[in-house]
Amino acid sequence: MPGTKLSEQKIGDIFNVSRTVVRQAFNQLSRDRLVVLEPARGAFVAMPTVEEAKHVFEVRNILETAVTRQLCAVITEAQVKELRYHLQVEQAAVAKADVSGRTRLLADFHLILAQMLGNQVLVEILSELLTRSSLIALMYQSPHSADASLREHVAIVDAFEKRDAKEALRLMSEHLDNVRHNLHEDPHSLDLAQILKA
Amino acid sequence: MPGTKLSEQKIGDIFNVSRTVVRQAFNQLSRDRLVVLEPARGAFVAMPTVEEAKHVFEVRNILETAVTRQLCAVITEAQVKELRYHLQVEQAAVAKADVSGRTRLLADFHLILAQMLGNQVLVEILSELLTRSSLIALMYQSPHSADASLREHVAIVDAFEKRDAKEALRLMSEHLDNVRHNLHEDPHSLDLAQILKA
DNA sequence: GAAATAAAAAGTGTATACAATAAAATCATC
DNA sequence: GATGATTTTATTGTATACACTTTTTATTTC
Repeated sequence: MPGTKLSEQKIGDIFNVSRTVVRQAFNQLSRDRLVVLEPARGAFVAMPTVEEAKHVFEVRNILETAVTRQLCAVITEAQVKELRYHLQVEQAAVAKADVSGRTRLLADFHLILAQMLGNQVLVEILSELLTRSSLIALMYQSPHSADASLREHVAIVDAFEKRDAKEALRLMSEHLDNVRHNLHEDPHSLDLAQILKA
Repeated sequence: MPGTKLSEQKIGDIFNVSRTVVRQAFNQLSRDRLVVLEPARGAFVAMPTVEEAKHVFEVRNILETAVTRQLCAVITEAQVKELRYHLQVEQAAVAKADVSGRTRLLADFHLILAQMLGNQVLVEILSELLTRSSLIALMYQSPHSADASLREHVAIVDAFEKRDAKEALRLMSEHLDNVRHNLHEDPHSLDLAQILKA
């Protein structure tokens, strides 16, 4: 659960590694903002605030509208097919109520769009933001908005297929707004393993 | 110099710390893409390719045009003054031919703009891109473009003062294009200490 | 019984030790 | 003299040890 203290020794015992390795992992996770390190006090599961969540989604909006605009101009038939296929996989996960798989696939949709532009720096940054979004989503979001997200993804791909940049932009921006606005005030309880697995 | 092997022991001896601490530093620097870690081989100063440089500047263009657009709508008189003051400091560093100070201040200009929007996530991401840009600049860029950069910064602030979003956007995009296009094919020799100090 | 203080326990931060791997040097072979 | 195999050296990866800090528990005092 967010705020939980992560003891180096305990985590190390679980995975049968020394504190050295656990500390390295904490270091990396803290850079991804999933873990917060407090000097001489230890590592804690991050607790993104509503403010921070808002900022993450604002930056995503900036990056992803740009992705949408650029991709709409160059997307190929094959790429549209690839997106259609991904939507099917998403659909299956949503239907099966597979929570962590669903979360991952919904995020992957956005990552795939970025990957299609071939800018690795962009992909890495967006990837980090999506991971943070997943933590935020599991912490704050109503579990019932997955259907809506999927429908919105479908609509976005429709716009891509029609090469309708204006419409795609509108839909993407709306989609991100919807996700952001569905955040609850009260954080849900969850464990970090769920997110890392996803 | 880029590509240089960084020995844990040697670096540790210089700063009188153990390999443990040096390894932590390498870990963090590798996340910032300033150092590349090769498993069982060691740490090397990063050598950003021209391709990577292009991608970094593309993402900066996306983020910074958004910053420019948003800031133009909300910038206050006091903030314009703050920018004017910063330009003076830039001017002084350029005049003094203070290379590392100049590089830092030219980057700070872009960071200050982002900070004025109050989105910490955006600031952190841009900050990382600016650090990478500094490494890229020192590696590839002609040292003579600093004057031009400064003049372009001044023009951008002028546009901000007039609340001319369209002009500010055009100038910012042009500015980033100029910086990117002034990259040389042949990387200059340099040492990492210079960048970290800056 | 509550608050403050002191002692004990637990946990983090860094250095060091040892094992495993890669690089360098030596030697043999053609 | 160059090439390939083998030994030696150096370096990384991980575990452990110890110092220091924080937290907890126990004790004292009001």
